Amino acid sequence: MKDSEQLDLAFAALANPTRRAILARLAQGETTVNILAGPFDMSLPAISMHLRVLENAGLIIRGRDAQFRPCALNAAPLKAVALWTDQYRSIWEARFDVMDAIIKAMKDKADG
Amino acid sequence: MKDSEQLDLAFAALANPTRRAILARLAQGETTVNILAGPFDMSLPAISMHLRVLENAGLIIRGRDAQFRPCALNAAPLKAVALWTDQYRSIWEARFDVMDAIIKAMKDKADG
DNA sequence: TGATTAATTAACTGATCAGTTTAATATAAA
DNA sequence: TTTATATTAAACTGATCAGTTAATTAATCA
Repeated sequence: MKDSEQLDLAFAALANPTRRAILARLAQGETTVNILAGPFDMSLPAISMHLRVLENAGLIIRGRDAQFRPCALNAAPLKAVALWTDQYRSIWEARFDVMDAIIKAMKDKADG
Repeated sequence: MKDSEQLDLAFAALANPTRRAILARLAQGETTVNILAGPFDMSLPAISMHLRVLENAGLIIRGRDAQFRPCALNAAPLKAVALWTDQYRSIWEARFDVMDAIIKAMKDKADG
């Protein structure tokens, strides 16, 4: 798969608060589907499908332990996201008064 | 809007290669819709809608200059994305042989 | 074996996405 | 005042999303 498609999948997977919460839980350690589902007011199949999205994005890895399917975080795609985002770091670190001036100038043109 | 919803919008906006390419172009400087549309094999309304998604996510700011609607990058949401992602930095920076061992162990259990 | 537990699959629904074409709006230029 | 340019809006389509309930699979336990 192309890098770009990997980013598509990672960003899409991260665009959901339930899935981000699942990753936050997995950052503390590997666990099972039922335990992951616990905090959410949502059916188990719904969680199962979120896990599939995360797995397809490479953000989790699933194993098997008897009737359990332990999930573990795989942070590699997050590194790719961070590298992509870092392209823009110098821009968001630019002095804010400068940014504000640009934004204000555009708005003035638009409104006036 | 809640921080979490801002992240939802930012991640969703970034989950599309056309929109990421638009941001890359805007990193070089503000420009108009037609010029942004140039490289893409896609109708102008399609680009216009992508720009709306980016605007709703706060990733671009739009002004007005006669019949032109200049677009400028606003990197603030990217900073939020970077901060969110950084929570996981220590995990993806963990030694890879350790990660590999964990992954291998899970797969062995699954297969064997 | 039969019952229980863990998790997924299947089938369905309503909402949103990404694109199209056609029509409309706003400004500039002839 | 007509015409051209830049852009958006509207209406539509097919695909994907996020959830549901009911059924199924896989393993454990009594």
